[in-house]
Amino acid sequence: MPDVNKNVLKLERFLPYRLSVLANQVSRSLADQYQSQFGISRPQWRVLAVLGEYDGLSANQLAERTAMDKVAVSRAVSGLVDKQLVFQTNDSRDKRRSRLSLSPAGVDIYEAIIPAALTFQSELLETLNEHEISQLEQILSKLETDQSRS
Amino acid sequence: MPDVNKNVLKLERFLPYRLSVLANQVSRSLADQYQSQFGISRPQWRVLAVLGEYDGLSANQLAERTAMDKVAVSRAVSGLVDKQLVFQTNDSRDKRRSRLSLSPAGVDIYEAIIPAALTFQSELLETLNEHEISQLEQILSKLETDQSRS
DNA sequence: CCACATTAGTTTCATATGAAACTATTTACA
DNA sequence: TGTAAATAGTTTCATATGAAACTAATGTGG
Repeated sequence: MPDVNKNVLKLERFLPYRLSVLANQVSRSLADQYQSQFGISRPQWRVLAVLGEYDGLSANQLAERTAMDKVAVSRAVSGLVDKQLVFQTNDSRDKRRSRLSLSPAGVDIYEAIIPAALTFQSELLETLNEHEISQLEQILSKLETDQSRS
Repeated sequence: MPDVNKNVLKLERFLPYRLSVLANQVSRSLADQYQSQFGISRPQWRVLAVLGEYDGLSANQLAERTAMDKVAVSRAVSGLVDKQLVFQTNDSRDKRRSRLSLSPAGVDIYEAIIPAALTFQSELLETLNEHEISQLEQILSKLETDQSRS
């Protein structure tokens, strides 16, 4: 019988705990890298990563695509605007909204950041074989949709 | 070729991001449950879960077993002592150290909390079959040892 | 049209977190 | 021994985070 079905709980076998510890370690180690190499925070990194793919999004659209709340997006964007990595233009149809784009310097950082992130991911997955990687992706997909139900 | 090997990065396919989002959703949903049902925080929950298994640990030993730093442990313990769920006795050999134990009320909460946690875990894993669950455990183990190397 | 609800985004405030400094005690070793 | 280094745990301080209140603009039903 797998551990998860026993009626005792050893913390180190409890999946929500393991997931949380692992995700925090990974996130922190990656965040240290953004910070030291590019001087940006994790929320800022997420915003850059999405703006590089989808230029001209609004803050709200960013919030959806980064899984952050609007406060976090607002702060991340204002930091990036201060650093001149992102600029905002008015949305002609809706004056509450602004459209966000990478500046040339923002594009430069984006183009440096993506390979670094992909390398990080490869190193993280180094100990897994192809089959395990696709299993992991499939399992995460199942758990994700599961979560979004609640 | 799996997504993780492409040289573009869509945030929603980036494993550190997916891991972080999933772990945060799971953690938050579980923490809401501790909070509303038992009035305790996540760090406090971890301390209770470990003390229920290993009575009489010191704060330092708790820190190791809960993957929390000593500040977090110190605060969690002092909250639990305030609530009279945990009491401390002096370590006869080392006056800096104290030995922590569950009070009778602490044992009651522990005994209510563990089944709730196991039920939560089962619900989380509901969409996975036995094979996927053991794959997940194996993959997590590999990633964990990998992380502890760095 | 015009009140009223809704939405976009920011600011405020209260809490959570972690690094570094600190106190007390113990250990190592000259 | 006695003094410096190490360890257990707490406190302080600076930053991160999120909920709720807020401002401004837009949409909607009468």
